[in-house]
Amino acid sequence: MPAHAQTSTDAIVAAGRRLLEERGADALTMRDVADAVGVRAPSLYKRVRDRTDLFRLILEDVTDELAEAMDAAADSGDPVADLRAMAEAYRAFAHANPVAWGLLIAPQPQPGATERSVRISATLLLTVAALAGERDALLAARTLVPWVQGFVTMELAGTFRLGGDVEQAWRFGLDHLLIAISRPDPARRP
Amino acid sequence: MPAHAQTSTDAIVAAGRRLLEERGADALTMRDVADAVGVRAPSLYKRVRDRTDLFRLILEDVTDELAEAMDAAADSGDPVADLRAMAEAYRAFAHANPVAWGLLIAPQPQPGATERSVRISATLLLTVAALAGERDALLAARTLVPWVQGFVTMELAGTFRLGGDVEQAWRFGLDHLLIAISRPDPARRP
DNA sequence: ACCTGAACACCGTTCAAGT
DNA sequence: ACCTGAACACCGTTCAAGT
Repeated sequence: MPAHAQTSTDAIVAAGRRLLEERGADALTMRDVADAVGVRAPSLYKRVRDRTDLFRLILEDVTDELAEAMDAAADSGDPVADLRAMAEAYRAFAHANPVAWGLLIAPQPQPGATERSVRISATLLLTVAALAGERDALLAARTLVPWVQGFVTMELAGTFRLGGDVEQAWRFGLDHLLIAISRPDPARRP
Repeated sequence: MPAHAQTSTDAIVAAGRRLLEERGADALTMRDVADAVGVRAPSLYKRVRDRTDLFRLILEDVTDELAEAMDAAADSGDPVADLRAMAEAYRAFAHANPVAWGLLIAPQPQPGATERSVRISATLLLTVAALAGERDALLAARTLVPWVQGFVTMELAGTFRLGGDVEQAWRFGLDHLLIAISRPDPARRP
């Protein structure tokens, strides 16, 4: 007589993500995840291959949600406003999910880009192209995006230790970068 | 009769750092470190409080070396050349010590800034001030530094997946950022 | 079909006993 | 003083046995 399913992959991923954010990556044990979904640890292996696979599934979920948030933010049609909105959405997501986001940008794992994350990369590149020109789009994206990622990493890590207004620094940096990657307006040339 | 010391804190830290870089953070076990220095695992606890403490000591060592490399690089007296040299030294160090550097910029640990790292922060801020002006120095530093960190993070993590020349992107970004944070030259004003 | 207790190999860490 | 084997609690994971 078949035993009925007590849990699901979705429930395991959701519980894992919650535990990850609450207690950190090291504290995410298979036994705790199993407890959270109401089974014993060995049962998890019917749904996920191993702990690494669970991390992969969690990071896919996080990646997808981040991409969706950025996609929803960029809706004005104006390149500068859209890039600002995407940067703000990225930063807000990182603040709301610091542990998961930290894993997302860590060197080791490649959570296998989701469709949504591939799409948002394409959208971002197109938006940058509208500002910097087709030819310099990739170079300009690699000027803007690392700054956003680095800034958020540093503020979440508490690396900004010399005082000052972090919000002001965010605006200052974003303003200067958007100007720096803008193609000079042909109408203003002599 | 007292047993003679078979190892030292320095040897333990050096072995730990080597293992860390060779096999990654998760593979850095107390038993392997003990093996590498020729004692049994329990003996390590005479020199380091616990594994977390060992990581702290390793990261202090790494921090100090990075600060020294950046300090040695900035010797021209010209702000732009010095900032370029510091950025290059930082990037080269990260490429040479990717795992340790990854831990250095990770959210969790604060390896307790060494004297050298505090000094290099001050030097950096002064150099930026010479370029951006006293008033905007902190804002300008928080525009330049996160980009450098973010760029290196992304290239080491393999996040630049859309092709293109990464070296060109590094030069493009650095050039544009240095211009962006430069105070307009008063001599060029009408 | 899925769930479970028992077990295994591994890890960080402690400690009494050695020299 | 420092080193060690033995031991403990914990972890990821496997598997035979249950329903």
